[in-house]
Parts: sequence; C-alpha cells; structure tokens
Amino acid sequence: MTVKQGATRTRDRKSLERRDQLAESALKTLGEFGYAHTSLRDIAANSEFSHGVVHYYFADKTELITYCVRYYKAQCATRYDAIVASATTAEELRLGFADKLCETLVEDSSMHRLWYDMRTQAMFDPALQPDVLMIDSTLEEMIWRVLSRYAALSGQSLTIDSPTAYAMLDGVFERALLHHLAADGECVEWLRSRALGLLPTLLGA
Amino acid sequence: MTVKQGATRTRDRKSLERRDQLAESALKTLGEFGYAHTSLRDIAANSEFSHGVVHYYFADKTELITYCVRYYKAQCATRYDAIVASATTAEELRLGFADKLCETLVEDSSMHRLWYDMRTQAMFDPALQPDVLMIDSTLEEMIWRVLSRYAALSGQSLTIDSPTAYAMLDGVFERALLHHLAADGECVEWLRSRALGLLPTLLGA
DNA sequence: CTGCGCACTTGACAAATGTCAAGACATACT
DNA sequence: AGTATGTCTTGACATTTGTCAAGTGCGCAG
Repeated sequence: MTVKQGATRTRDRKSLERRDQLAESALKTLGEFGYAHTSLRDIAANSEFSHGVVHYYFADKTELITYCVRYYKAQCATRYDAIVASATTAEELRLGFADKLCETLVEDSSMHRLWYDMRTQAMFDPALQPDVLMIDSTLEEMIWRVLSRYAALSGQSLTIDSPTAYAMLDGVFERALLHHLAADGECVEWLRSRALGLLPTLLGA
Repeated sequence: MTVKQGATRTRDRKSLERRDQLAESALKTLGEFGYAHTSLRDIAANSEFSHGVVHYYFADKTELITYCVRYYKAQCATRYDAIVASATTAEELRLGFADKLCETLVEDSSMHRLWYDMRTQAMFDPALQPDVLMIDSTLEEMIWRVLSRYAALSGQSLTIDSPTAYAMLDGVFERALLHHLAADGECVEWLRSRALGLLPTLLGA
C-alpha cells in the first residue's frame, strides 16, 4: 500500500520529521537570502539531501513555503512567556521584556527579516494570507500577554487595544531591525529605550 | 561624440525622460507582482518598448531598481503637506490627516506594498540600504511635519521623538495595508479610528 | 535468498530570466 | 543625397529554476 496522499507524503511520523527537517533548512536558507533569491536547490543544498527530495515531500514550492510559515510559528510565539511567568514586579517585567527584545533583534535577525519578508509577500500572494494573518494574530496575543501582565503588576489598566499595541511595537521593532541589518550600532540601545518608554505609555494616560 | 557613460545613458534630458518613463513602468509592474516575481521583460511589456531597451538605459537590474527607489521618493514625501498648510485648527488637521491616510491606503495600496517590499529587500541586500534609509528618513520627516503642526495648533508640546512616532504610525499603517489587501473591509475604518486616536496620544501624556 | 516497496538520487526538460551583440530605423548634419 | 549618430528592436546566449521521470540502493516480508 502506498502512503502517498495526493502528490506528497503526509501520513506517518517519519515523513513529518523529514518535512520539518526540510522546513528548517528552508527557513535557514530563506533567512539568509530572502524569498526572492532562494531556490529549491539552495534549500536542498543547505540540507543533507539532494535537490529532488523537496518535490518528494512537497507538491510544489508554494506548499513548501506555506509549510515553512506554519512551522515558523511554533518557534516564535512563546518568546516572552518565561519572563511573563517569572516576573514578580512591573519593573522586572519591563526590563526583562526590553532585554529579550534586544537579544532577539541581534540573535535572530535573519529569522525576523524572513518573517517581514513573508508577511510582505502575503500582500501580493493571497495563498500566503491565511497563514500569515494567523501568525500575526499569534504574535499579537504574545505581546498582549506581556502588556496585560505588565498592567496587572502595575495596578493600572490598559487604555489601548491589542491590535494597535502590537502594530506600534512591531513598527518600532521593524525599524530597529532594518537599522541593525544596515550596521547601525546604536539601534539596539535605541530599541531598548523605546521599549522601556513604551510600556508605561501604553497604560493609562 | 557618444553620449554613453559607462554602460548607461545619463546625460541629456531625453535620456532622463526615458529613464523616468521606464521607472514608472517598473514601479507599476513591481507594485502589481512584487519584487520577487517581476522580470525585466514584464517591466518592458508594461511600457511601450521592447525588452532590450531596459539594458540600454540601465546597466543592470540593480541599477534599475535603485533608480526606481529614488524615483519613488519624489512621489510620496509630500502627501500631507497640503493639509498641513491649509489646516487652521488641530481638529481640522487631525480629520484631514486621517482621511488622507485612509484614502492612500485604498488608492495607492500597490505602491505602498511595493515600498514595504523594497524596504524588506534592503534587509537582505546592502546595495538597497542607502536609498531605502534615505526614503525612510524622508517619510519620517513628512510625519513629523504633521505632528509638530498638530502640536502647535493644539498649543501642546510633543513628548515623543520623531523616529518613534514614525515607526509606530508606520506599524499601524502596515497592518492596515496587510488586512486591506487580504480583503478585510473593516480595516479602513480601523485605520481611521487609530489615526484619530493616536494623534492626541502622541502629544503630552 | 528473493522480490517488493519505500526513500532518495540523478539526470533531464521546458520555461523563465539577465545580459548583450547585431542590425533596423529615424533624425540631423554636411 | 549621403553619412553619421542616437534610439530602439530582434534574436540569441548562458544560466537558473521548478518540475518530474527514471533509476539506485536498502530494508524487510515471504
């Protein structure tokens, strides 16, 4: 009995592991060269397999990309949860959040620019929109958990809504990322000070 | 006497007009398909010329793209200046700015997503960074003119710095654009209400 | 041991793409 | 008129890319 379903393997655990393995190679490559300059051969070259294997596990390039987008989500949506859980004062949460923000800006800069790349691609390709919008919501909720915890620890209430708060913070982070990748050394501290300043601002006026 | 300079024409006015003409076709095409899926032949097909003409006026694809980025700047940096100049009250400026923001979100959505595409490409390609950073500064100044005028008309002072204000507003606009292109009908009014709400917030606490 | 099915490789094909040389066409100058 | 020069087209090239068919090796069931 064949295990194929449509043109791609999806059933057994071995296949899922391979798909994840390829997704990781793809994310690594996409984060390095960007969506526009990454071919399936580049992705395979960054794995331990040959270029044909991609088409064995994925029907086409689009299926690989969308799978990667979904796979990406699992890695990034819990980034601040440890700090939210461990912080006992508003100040501790504020400092920890700003630190983590600056840390991931530097350490995961390739993954972040890939995310902005994919989100922008979704503006052109409707096929990417469902997944991208879902991830954006997940990230928004991640930020909202930080903010509502910060408000609770401060004994204040939030006057801003979740989408707006996320969008503003995201805009600040995207700007910091662009300048960081353009070799602007000051932007890390800029991001830290903006994050530190923004949290109190987002509470009641 | 030949007018060639290096591999491309740059001197006389006729050549500059052709370059602008091609840049317009390129921007139109790029706004439609995105950077990743636009070829020089697509661009030429959207003009009245054949595909070879691109290489007659531009040394290579990179030179065309960077020229387009620069050309783009001239079109967008004065979008709100008329409202800034004509508004006589803070409320008039606030409403006019929000209206213009929503109007351009819908009318110029292809150009906006192209801008976000190019800005993201700059995260991968250092060759684009100087132009992109310069345009970003120009846009930031455009927003700053609105905000400082709004503060003056309100008789209040701005407590936020220019980069942060621009980054936050840009994040809100980018989110609205993504949802607008994903056929979310409510996001225009969402953008309007956020813009209306944000202007007073950006003044003193 | 033998054959079968799965996982993967190899090689190939067609289409797309950046680049560019060669020529056609037009306009201006002598 | 004839020539030269600038402008644009045509066709071609090498390469890249997505796709896929055919084949190889390996483990396992019978």
